[in-house]
Order: sequence, then C-alpha cells, then structure tokens
Amino acid sequence: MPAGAEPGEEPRDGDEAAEEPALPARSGEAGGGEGEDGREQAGRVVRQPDPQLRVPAVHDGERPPHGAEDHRRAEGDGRGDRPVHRGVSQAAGRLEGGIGVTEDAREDLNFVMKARREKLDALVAQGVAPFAYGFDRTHLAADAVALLGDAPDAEGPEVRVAGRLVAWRAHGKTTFAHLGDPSGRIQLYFRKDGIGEAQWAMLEAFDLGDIVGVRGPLFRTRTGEVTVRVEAVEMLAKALRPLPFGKEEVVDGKVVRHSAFSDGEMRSRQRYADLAVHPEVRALFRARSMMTRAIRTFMDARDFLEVETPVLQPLYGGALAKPFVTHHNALDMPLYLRIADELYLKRLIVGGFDRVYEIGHDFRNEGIDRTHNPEFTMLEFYQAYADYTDMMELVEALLIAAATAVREAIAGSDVAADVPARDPAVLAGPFPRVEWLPALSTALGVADVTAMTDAELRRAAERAGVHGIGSLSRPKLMDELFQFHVESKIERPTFVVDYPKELSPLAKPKRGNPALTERFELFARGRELANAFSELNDPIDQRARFEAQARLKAAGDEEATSVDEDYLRAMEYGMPPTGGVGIGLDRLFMYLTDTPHIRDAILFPTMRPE
RNA sequence: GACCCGGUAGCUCAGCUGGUAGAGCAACGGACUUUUAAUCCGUAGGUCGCGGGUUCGAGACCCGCCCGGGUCACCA
Repeated sequence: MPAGAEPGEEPRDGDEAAEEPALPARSGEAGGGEGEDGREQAGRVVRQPDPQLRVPAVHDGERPPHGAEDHRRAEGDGRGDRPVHRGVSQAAGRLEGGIGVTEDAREDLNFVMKARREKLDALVAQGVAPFAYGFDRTHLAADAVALLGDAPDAEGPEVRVAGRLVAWRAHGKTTFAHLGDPSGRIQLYFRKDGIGEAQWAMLEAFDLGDIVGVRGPLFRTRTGEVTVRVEAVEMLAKALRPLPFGKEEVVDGKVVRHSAFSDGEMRSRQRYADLAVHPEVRALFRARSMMTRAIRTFMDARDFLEVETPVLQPLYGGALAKPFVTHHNALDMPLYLRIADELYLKRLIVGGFDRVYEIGHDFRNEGIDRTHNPEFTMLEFYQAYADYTDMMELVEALLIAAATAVREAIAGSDVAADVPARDPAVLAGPFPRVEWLPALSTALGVADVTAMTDAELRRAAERAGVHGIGSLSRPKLMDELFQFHVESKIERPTFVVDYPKELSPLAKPKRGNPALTERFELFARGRELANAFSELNDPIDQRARFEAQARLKAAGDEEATSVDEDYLRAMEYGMPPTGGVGIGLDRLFMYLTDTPHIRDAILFPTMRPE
C-alpha cells in the first residue's frame, strides 16, 4: 500500500522557458498595415477610438472606471492636464490589492496606474487599438538572435517578433528596449527618424510590461548585441498595471537582479507576475512539466495503462490522513476528496488491467508548511504478478528518467547549477539497497538491535534526542532511532528494504521472515521519495485490517478509515499478486531541483485568502 | 501548538540609547539619435501591519491581535 511520499519543497528562480507555439498569423504590417481578410477587418473596427468600447472594467471595488470621471479627478489633483509622457516605467510596483496592502497603498498605486490609463487614452486618441487580435510573428527572440550568426556588421534579414517589454532605455530621439518571449529576449532599437513621427508618438505611451510586436531588420550594435532595427511597431496589449520588474545587469555572465520581486508569498499568490518577470521561474516549471511528461513516457513504454479514478469518493482510504469532506446535493450524501488512488487502482488490477498508473491530485486536510500542500500530485502504479523487488528496479529506472528530463530541461538556464538533477551520481544506478534491521544495528554499533533491552533502546533514543520516549512503543522507538541514525543521513538515492511488520501494517509479510514485510522506501537527502509494497491480496487479512482501522476511527482517530466493503468484494473475486508504488511528484521535483519550499514547486499553491 | 525573527514609499531596504521619516530604484516633468542597472536636472509619493498603553513626545518601549518567515513538536 504505497502511501507514497507527499509533496516536497520549493524552487527559487529558474530561467526562462522555451518554445511556445507561434501566434496565429493575423494582423497585417506592424504598426497598422492593411489587413487582407475579414478577420483583419474585424480587428480594425476596434481600432476606432471609441471610448465606450474601450472602457475597461472597473478594477477593484473602489476604483472607478477610467474615463471622463477619472480625468476630472486627475485634474483635481493637478495631474490630469499633463501631457502623455514618454518613457517606460521601469520597474515596478507591487500589485494592487496584495495581502497587507492598505487602503492608502491602493491610492498610491492608483496614482501609478493612472498614468497608464492616460497613456491608454493617448493611444486610442491616436487611433491605435491598445488590445490587438493577433500578430504574425516570424521568429522567437532566441531564433532571431541566432539568425544573424557571426555576420559582422551587415544588416540581417527582417524579422517580426512579439512579446513583453522587459527593459526600456530612452535617449531622446532614440530608444533601446528589450523584448521578452518564451525563448529569451532580444534588443530593440527605435529611432525617431526610423519609424516616423506617428509611431514615435506611440512610443511615448509605451510602458514596461506592455506586449508589443515589431518588424525590422537585424543588425549588430556597437557593443555587438544582435538587435532589431525597428521599422514598425504595434501595441498588442497595454499593461495597465506595473509588473514588478527588477533591473538586471550581467556580472561574470550571470544575471544579477536589483530590487527584484522577492516576496515569496506574493510571488505565489500572483504566479502570473512571478512568471512574467522571472524567466528562471518559467524554466523551473517547464522542467516540472518535462518531468511529468518523461514519467508518462516511461510508464507508457512499459505497457502501463494510464487511468483516471474517482477524486470524489464515498469512502476514503489507501492512506492514513484526514480527508476533505463535501456534499453531493442530488444524492444527499457526503463525498470525500481522495487521500490516495490506491484502492481504485487495485480494483482495476482485479478487473484484469495488469499494469495501471495514475498521476493525479490527492487531498489531505492537514497543515500547510514547507513540505505540505493540501492538494498534491501523486503518481501511483501497480503491476500484477510483480513483487517489491521488481518494483524497485522500475522505480530506479523511473527516477533516472525523471532526473534526466529535468536536467535536460534546465540545461542552459539560470536554475541553480548544483541541483541533484544535474548531479551525474543521481543518474547512476544501481541505487544502494540497505536492509532496515541490519542498517539500524550497524548504526547503533550492536550485533542485533532486536536483542537490545527496552532500557537500552531508551538510552539510545535519549542520546539521539528523541522526544517523548516514555510513551513510545518498542517498534516506534526503533523507528525513531532509524530515522535519526539512518534515514536522515542518506544522501544519494537509496532503497531501504524489509521494514519490521509493526511499522508496515499494510504490506505482505516477507517470505521466509514473517517479522518483516516486503516493503521498500526510497530516500535521498534524508527525504522519502517513494514507498512501495508487495500488495496485500488476501481479502480475509484485508478485512481484518479494515476492521482494526474502523475501531480506531470509532475511537476518534480522524485519520483512520472505514471498512470498504466494495473493495473487499473486489478482492474476494481474486486479486493477483501485485507490486505497487506511490511517488509524490511535488517532492520528487523538489528533490531534483533542490527546491526547499513546496510552494515553489507548485504553480498555484493553496493560500490563505488575501 | 511552543519559541525566535520580521511587517517603514510601488520595489529593495536604512532609521543609533524615544524628539512627529530617509536612500536607491520605479513614477511624473525636462535634457539626450548606439544604449544595456543608460546618464544628468527637477517634482511628487508614507495614517511606519492593526488596536490599546507608558510618555511632554512612540516607527522605536509595554500589552493584545493579524500576517509572513524560521526552528521544534505533530504528521508522513
């Protein structure tokens, strides 16, 4: 019964991500070429400066829609009559309405945002639609940069690139900027006499964070940077809210960010902003996706069938944890969000799917901390006619595949260079295997830990700094000692096998030694990455264990489960011997990328409401 | 749950043993046609997390609360 590892820790910044499908070609020439088809026509319509059409929705409760009324207010404080200004706002600002942001803070931010609304108005007044319908880009930034190759000083081919303005340096009648897209960034060069008066006027309404498209030939600047000599520019989406960009400089080849968006909580809450300004965060989450893809490929290649089992369950089981409870109105009954996939996956084994796996979310109604998110991603897989030794080989190969995928995904990115996924040792099998009892005996310097008296065990526990020794049972004492002396010191991926029966009530007894069970856990850097068993397939034994759980539940144990009669019925039809594994993917990813906080390994972690 | 640290301008932070708040960056205005943390000049921007208390006077001290981070415990 793989209760599997749970989710893990946190990432820091990674570096940019990669490809992204090209936008559907749509608009005509940058800066307002003529469209050629009906859809283009449609786009044009919105280009008409119609104040009614473009009035954005009210921002938050207290913010009035921009428009005439807003302007009056602006004039009231002496700012409304200012001309539209040039230059792009460099950095940023925290986003309005963040946790802890007080009323007055919003007032201030509105002051900043007001300038952007004015620029929006200015664009419309110029006949420019601030929110476009498409852009037929020809190159991603990185591809465009590569396009020029080593060409010395000649002008390169014309390109059309699109993305977010991530840096802006205005110098009077010339401006340098950087455009960021999923592939990286590319420098843009605007000259007043190069793009003409009309477009130059448009630039004055541009801000950092705006999404724009440009057209122009590539060239190399005096300093050698591949740059687009912009001949036409199009506003594709005006950013009405400042993104918290920090300023960046390159020192010894590394990007150093100043005044960065560093509030971890805010970054999690507004992941979109975190991702928008931190390419390395995009790279990290892209790596996570690549890890998941690699795992699917791995399982599929071995004839495992990916299945989906119920998230809403009338009974929860497969692990020991407090569930989330909800209610189905039509059935008028409680339903639980699953705490594990196990019992349904094994029903499928009974049904004849000999190899199944599921990657899905489990939910546990417990605290939130560095390594726990209420919902987390679990991989479980079951293989009929296999035992735990077979599963060990599978887990080893799977981990190597996952590490390889992550390593390849972060290659060349700013994700820390010393993460385990980059460590060849992680990719080298076979992983060491240590037997539970002998390992503990060795660590304690005794011949056989089971021969120690209770008093000796307690003394050893005291030396290990174990708390509440008096109330611990003998097996539990040994478990504490094991965690202290063995688990916590495991650095590279290592299998711990053959757990004492008392510590693994859900696994089959070990052949030849009923005091042990056929179970293994995979540890690395002192953390559990996988948990697996030779699965229990004796329905009579299973019923006894369910009943024991039910008694605990009746006695008030919130983590205990009930007797799952349907599951027993399935098992009574006959379940083949089966090996099962559970791996918490959040935690696996945390391990591979050395991410200390689970919040940073999950795109949208569970947060307290703002 | 216990303990420790923190919450000051949009961002990152400073504010010494109490004397009603500062810097850099951002914003806004001005200058600048090859810059890259662009530079230079100027302007504006803060109920110092919230509520009490001590004091002539509190961002600083005391009490309570909220939020965040960490350590431990719990859990796995």
